[in-house]
Amino acid sequence: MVTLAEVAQHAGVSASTVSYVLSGKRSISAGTRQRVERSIQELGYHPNAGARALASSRSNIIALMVPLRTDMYVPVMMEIAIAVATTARTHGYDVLLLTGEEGPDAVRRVTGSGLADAMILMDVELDDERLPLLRQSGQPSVLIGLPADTTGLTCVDLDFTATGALCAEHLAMLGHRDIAVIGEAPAVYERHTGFAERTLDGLRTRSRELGLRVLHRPCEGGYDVMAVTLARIFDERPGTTGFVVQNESAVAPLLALLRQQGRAVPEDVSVIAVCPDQVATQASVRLTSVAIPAQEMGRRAVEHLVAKLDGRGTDEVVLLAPELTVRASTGPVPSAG
Amino acid sequence: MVTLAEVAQHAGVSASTVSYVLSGKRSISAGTRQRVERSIQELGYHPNAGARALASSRSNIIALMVPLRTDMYVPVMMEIAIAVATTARTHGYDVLLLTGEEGPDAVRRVTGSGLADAMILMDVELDDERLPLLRQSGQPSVLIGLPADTTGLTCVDLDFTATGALCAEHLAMLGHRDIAVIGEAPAVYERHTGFAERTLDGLRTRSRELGLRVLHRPCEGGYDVMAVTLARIFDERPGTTGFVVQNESAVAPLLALLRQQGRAVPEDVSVIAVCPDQVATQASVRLTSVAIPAQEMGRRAVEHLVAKLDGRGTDEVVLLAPELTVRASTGPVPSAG
DNA sequence: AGTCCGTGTCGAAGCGCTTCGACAACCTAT
DNA sequence: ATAGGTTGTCGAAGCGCTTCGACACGGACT
Repeated sequence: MVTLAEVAQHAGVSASTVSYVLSGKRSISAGTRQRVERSIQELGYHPNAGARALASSRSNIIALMVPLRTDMYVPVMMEIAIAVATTARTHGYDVLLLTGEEGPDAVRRVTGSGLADAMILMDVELDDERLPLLRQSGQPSVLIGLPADTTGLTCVDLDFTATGALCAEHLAMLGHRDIAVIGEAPAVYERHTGFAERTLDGLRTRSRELGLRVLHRPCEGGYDVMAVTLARIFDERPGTTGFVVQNESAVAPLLALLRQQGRAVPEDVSVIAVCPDQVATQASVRLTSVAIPAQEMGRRAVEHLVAKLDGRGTDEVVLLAPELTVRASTGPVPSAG
Repeated sequence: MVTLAEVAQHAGVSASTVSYVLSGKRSISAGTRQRVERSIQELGYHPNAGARALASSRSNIIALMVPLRTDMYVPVMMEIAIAVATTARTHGYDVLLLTGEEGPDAVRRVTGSGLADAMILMDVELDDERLPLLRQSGQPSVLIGLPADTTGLTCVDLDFTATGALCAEHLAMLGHRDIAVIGEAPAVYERHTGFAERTLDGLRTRSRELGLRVLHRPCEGGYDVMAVTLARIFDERPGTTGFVVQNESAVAPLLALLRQQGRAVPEDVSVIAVCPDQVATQASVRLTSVAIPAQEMGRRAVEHLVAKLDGRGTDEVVLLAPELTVRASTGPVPSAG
């Protein structure tokens, strides 16, 4: 393993000079810089991460805490994680993958050990037990998601309240009056995951203003469960003509079942999905949807975090404006008779 | 930040004693151990990761290189990644998330900097450009996937050749003669990803022995593409009665299209999927499938790696035996006429 | 009583880097 | 010519930990 000292000797300079060439924290003459860089090349030098972390108290690592549960939202999570990793690299950071399993302890461990310089938390619940620790630790952090109390925190998320409202508006505009929301699995609501509840809030509030009747049904993914759910919905509200789906694994079953029941989309029934664009365009009907900008969220989270680490950033809640893309799954409500 | 020295002072022992209490590398009297542990508790001490890495030349970090592309296989990748992370934690390791973006350079960087003690590589191509580097670096590593040349490497993977064979056997046994394989996206084959080609090999070889005719069609996910692909298949081989699908995002479209065309599953046409169990059980027909044991793969990979790091492990290729679960999507070939 | 050994503890060195203060060399303005 | 300011480089200290050799002590053996 090549060390700084060896590079220095090879280049005929002192160790500190090599260090300054690497960090750029002091000016170095062009000649010296080139000699040092040549030596680094020739010897194949890579700075030792541990030594660097010890001396500088900076690990250049960002911890990313992903949910343990794979019961939901998998492609979105993956996309966010990858966006976080690639964006972090462009800023010189690596990403440490923590699962929710350790829970709040992970926050303590990472904070205490200096393993990471900062944290990104995903799958934040409204009253998340990791937050008090995070606040008191003073560790720079960004949440992807929005808890109930955001004081002292930086959050990046899609504006799900506005998303819900947008869906309501689109359906109302098309003349729908009775709509059903196919939500995430019940467990997601039970643990008060912010995005699910906020979508519903936004949708309900706006629906009230617009005179829509809303029926909300949490729903596990899968065909069989969907069949039961759908039957109950039409049982309870036979006049339902609009659907909002916020559950990737419910999209295909819903469309298949509607078709099977002879309800044409969008002629008889309209469907809006809240999902990544890829899901919306690959379904059997090209879905009108509000996109979940997973990559953007990951990217923004890292950029805020890096800004904080550089002493620039501020605490802030960034809500990305939802965009509804009209495709082939929504249309005017069928005229009665 | 609490340091070892402070703990030592608080407990009235020397720093090295505290270190030995922590590592267990020398025997410590019960009394001293307890006093030290109490001090650690009271002061909330966490060893500094950088200092530890520097002094011991061990970072207790495993690097996991995931594919950058999200064009394929997402839930499986995520499941593996999470299994890797949780298993690693039980052995005292953390996981560093690297994307394929940096390519071979990432291997150099991690190896050279001592950032990680070992690597796990996913999405390995038959002739992967990272492998020569990995071999010469001497870095302990495990591949999830199987390259063409495995000398000097440890690999964990599902036995996809046997998987292909198993599918052929099941369909042959049911009397099918003309079968079609719906594969991964063309790009997956173009970059010679091992698992896709090996499944096909196994399936073709066994089919030849059993007298099956095989038509292979790579296929992007999505409904529209699937429609075209399916039409071509029945055009070319109207007598096709068996399908093998190895592409999660093709499952739902395939089933929907078959139903739409009035081909009943399993009465008219049989379908086997190679996918995680969850996908198989959530489809509109409960699918006969060969499971991809994502969690098991992640777990095994970590365990082999830890064994190597402890000086136990050996280079070895671990192929997990495929298991075909018969569900409701395969049946005897319809009698002609 | 003296020797030997195992056990538990300590002190010190050093892992490879960053960073601070010092300083030599040079340039510019008086 | 001299004071003052830059610019580029160096030496040394120290980050918090692990680990090695040393050593004190008490028990078991001659």
